[in-house]
Amino acid sequence: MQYWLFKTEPDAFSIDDLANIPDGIEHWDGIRNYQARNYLRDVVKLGDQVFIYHSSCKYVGIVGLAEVVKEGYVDHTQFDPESKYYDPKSTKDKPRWMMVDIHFKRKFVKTLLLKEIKAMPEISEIGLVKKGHRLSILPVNQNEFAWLLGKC
DNA sequence: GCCAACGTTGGC
DNA sequence: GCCAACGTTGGC
Repeated sequence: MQYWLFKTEPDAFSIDDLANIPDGIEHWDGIRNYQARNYLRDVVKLGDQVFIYHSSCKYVGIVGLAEVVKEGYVDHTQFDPESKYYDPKSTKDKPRWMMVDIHFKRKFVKTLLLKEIKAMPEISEIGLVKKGHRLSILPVNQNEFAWLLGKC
C-alpha cells in the first residue's frame, strides 16, 4: 500500500465533481509530465490511497481522500484532437501518457491548507513543500499520510 | 497578474 | 549531448 497526492485545479475538476459522480469513479486523465507518468505507469497500485489537492485557487490544500481502483492504462485523451490534452506526437503503437482510475472516499470537513501543512514540523520533509513540488502526482510516505489524515 | 522554479524543445 | 529559448506550474 502506497500513498499519493493528486493535484487538481478545482475550476477544472474539484473534489465535489468527484463526489458527485454516481459511482464515484473517475479516470485521472491529462497528466503530461514524464515523471508523473512513470508513477502512474509503474508505481501506483490498486488500493493505494490518494489525497486530493486543490491548486491554483483561493483555498489551496488537501480536500479529500480517494482510492486507486484501476492501475495505469492508456490515457485516451492524447489521441483526441478536440481535447486540450491532445498530443500529436503520441501514437497508438507507442502511447506516451497513462492514467489511473480513482474512487471517491470522502471529502474533509475543512480543507487542510497548504500553509497549515507548511507549519507542521513533523512532516517538514514532505515532497509537497520541497523541490519538485510542481509534480501533479506526488508520493506521500506512510508517516506523512497518517499524520495528515489525523489532522482532517 | 507576477514571477520563480523547472520541464521541454530544438538547433548545433 | 549541450544549452538557450520558451512554455507551464502554481503560490502569492
